[in-house]
Amino acid sequence: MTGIRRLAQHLDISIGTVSRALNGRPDVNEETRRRVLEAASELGYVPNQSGRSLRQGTTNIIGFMMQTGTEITGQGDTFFMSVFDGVQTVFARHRLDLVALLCSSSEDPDDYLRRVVARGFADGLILSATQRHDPRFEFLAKQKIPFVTLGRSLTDVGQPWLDLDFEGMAQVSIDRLVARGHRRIAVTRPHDDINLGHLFIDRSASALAAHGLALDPDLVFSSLPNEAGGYHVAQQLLAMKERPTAILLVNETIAIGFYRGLSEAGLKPGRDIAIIGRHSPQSHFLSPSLTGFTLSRRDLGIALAEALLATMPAFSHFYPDAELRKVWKEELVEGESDAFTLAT
Amino acid sequence: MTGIRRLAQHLDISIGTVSRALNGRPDVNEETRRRVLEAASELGYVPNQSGRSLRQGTTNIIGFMMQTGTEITGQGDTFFMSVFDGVQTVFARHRLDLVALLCSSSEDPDDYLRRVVARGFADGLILSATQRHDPRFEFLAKQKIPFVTLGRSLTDVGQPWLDLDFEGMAQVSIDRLVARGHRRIAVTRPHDDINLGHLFIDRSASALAAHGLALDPDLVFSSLPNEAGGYHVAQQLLAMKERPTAILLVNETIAIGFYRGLSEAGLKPGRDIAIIGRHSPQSHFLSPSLTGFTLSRRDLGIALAEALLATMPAFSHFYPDAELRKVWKEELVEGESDAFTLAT
DNA sequence: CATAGTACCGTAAACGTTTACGGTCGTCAG
DNA sequence: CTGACGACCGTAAACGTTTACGGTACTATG
Repeated sequence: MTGIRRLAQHLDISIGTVSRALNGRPDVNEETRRRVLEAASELGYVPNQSGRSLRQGTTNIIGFMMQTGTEITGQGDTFFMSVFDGVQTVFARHRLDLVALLCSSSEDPDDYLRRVVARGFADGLILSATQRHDPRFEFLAKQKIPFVTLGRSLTDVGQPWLDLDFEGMAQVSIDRLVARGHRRIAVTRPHDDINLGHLFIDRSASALAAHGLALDPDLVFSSLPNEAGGYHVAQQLLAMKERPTAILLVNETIAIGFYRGLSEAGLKPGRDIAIIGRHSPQSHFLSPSLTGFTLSRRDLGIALAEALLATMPAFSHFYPDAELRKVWKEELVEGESDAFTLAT
Repeated sequence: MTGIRRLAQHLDISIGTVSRALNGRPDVNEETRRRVLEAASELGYVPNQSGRSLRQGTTNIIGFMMQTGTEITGQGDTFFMSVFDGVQTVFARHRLDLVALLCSSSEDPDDYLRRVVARGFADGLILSATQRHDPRFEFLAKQKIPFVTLGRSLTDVGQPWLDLDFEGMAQVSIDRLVARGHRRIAVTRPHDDINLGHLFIDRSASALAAHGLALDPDLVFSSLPNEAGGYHVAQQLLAMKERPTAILLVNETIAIGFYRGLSEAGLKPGRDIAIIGRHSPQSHFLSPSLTGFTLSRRDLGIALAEALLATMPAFSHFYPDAELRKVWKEELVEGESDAFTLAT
């Protein structure tokens, strides 16, 4: 005698009542419910998930799909860890189990997702590292499995998304640098597959255009989103005949490598070049201090989770006015790295 | 009509035969099997996992438990990503699904694990961030769920473990530095809860003792395992009246912060102080180049997976001679950072 | 008192598999 | 011809839940 049956026998009531008591149904005497709950915790009874899933057609699992190897995601891994943390706190409230589905870099994300979904693994999915054109969206829409993406895409099947406000950053940064007299402003961009990169470049160009300036293609640096990428950008920049006087480092972690590249050449951020970047936990230890944008990754995760739940029928009533699509503003923290100004 | 029943009806054979065919049982005609396989892929049939799990009492899921927030783990997150990658390739061979169970930093890992196990989530577990005394071990042993740990612990329930060879690193490094004339050698150490840290310090001390030297307690620096930690160590070290002439940076990522801390004070690795560290993908961009230990994280993951499978009855025959307990040697790559020598 | 209504509970079917068991058919040796 | 045996397949039970349905006992209302 196992499981719920054992518990029922122990209490000398039917398994139906036990189940109802545990699941918070209204049609069970409160005194009975109390006894059931007590006995359950005493005997250490926990409902078998396979049984529930089979009966209910639901797994109580939410998958957060990420990719190992971060060369393409545009953020360091710690970024996702923090976001994940936020997501988890929300799902824990609903007794949903969150797991990370890490797609190996050697595997096609599309195939991987197909496998996961076919097995009926999760009730809902969070997708990150979304591509500019992402075939996964249509697949998921066809399978009618709820999902939300971290990152906009040109593919749109009506799903919720949250994204970073690279456009706003471009606008604010360009305006700020131009006001300080800069004319030759460089930008870095994430991988070409990331839609956000295009939005960033486009906005940078139009912001410059508003000041009567053009974005010099030679000043657009593709960069791996890590320290090595930043170091490489610095080397490219230093090798130029006509160097830019300012640069936007849009990827989080590259500032560290960029700083190092500069300092090896004897250049100093804020004195010889103006830098605006994005803050990460590491960037606070940069010197001179970085002028950069910052956001609460954890809050982003919370919003992501709420957007997903809002689209799942079983939970939507908890989040009647969740924001389903939102660009996530970042706040500019002033430091010394963009102190370098030019006479106008 | 759904699932296997639909497939059976379509082929006009019984569901039992279909199941046997799909699961590779011997007692089914090869021609029949071929037809079943073909129809399955044609109709896109995939066995329902809940059904299988319920019947077989097994989930086909392996959980890799990590913790978000890396302040305690001693490695940057990218470390685990790479290890995970290796683990995944092994499990994929056996059609086991690997998921990452990320325990939020705000939650007690012990409770978290208990929840996961109680729900019958996984057939096996990989534990990382093992504590010096780790209550999870006994719990898992009692529940008879197979697991393997990344990191030794004083708690021992006979489970397999793999671990880094901090002791070997201490020995090699100390010998090397002493041979170059160093007498005041500093070491960093990971969090006190990590057993590996104690092994490292102990071996460092005994290696020094073998040369008639003592480990000065003032030269043992506790450090967060990240850039900030390294930066902080540098600051502490620079503030000392009597500075060490050499230092072992045992955590992977702290070298970057340490370098920066030095350079701000105008000191240069390999010229003003000898440094031996550990390599990470980022460390290759340090200048002067780091003398440090290196290992294949992916291979480590592979070994970890094989050790786990070797203890699972259903798979053990695939890995008859897997190494169940092993310290994972790292190789010393010579760079410029320990070029600084003293007259003896 | 009769009736309706309510609160609570038991029964049993259903979810989609796997697998032990037994049955059929053909083959082959005696 | 008979019996044993092997190859293959169908049947049905079992895994642990949830939940629709119906039943009982009690209360309230006329």
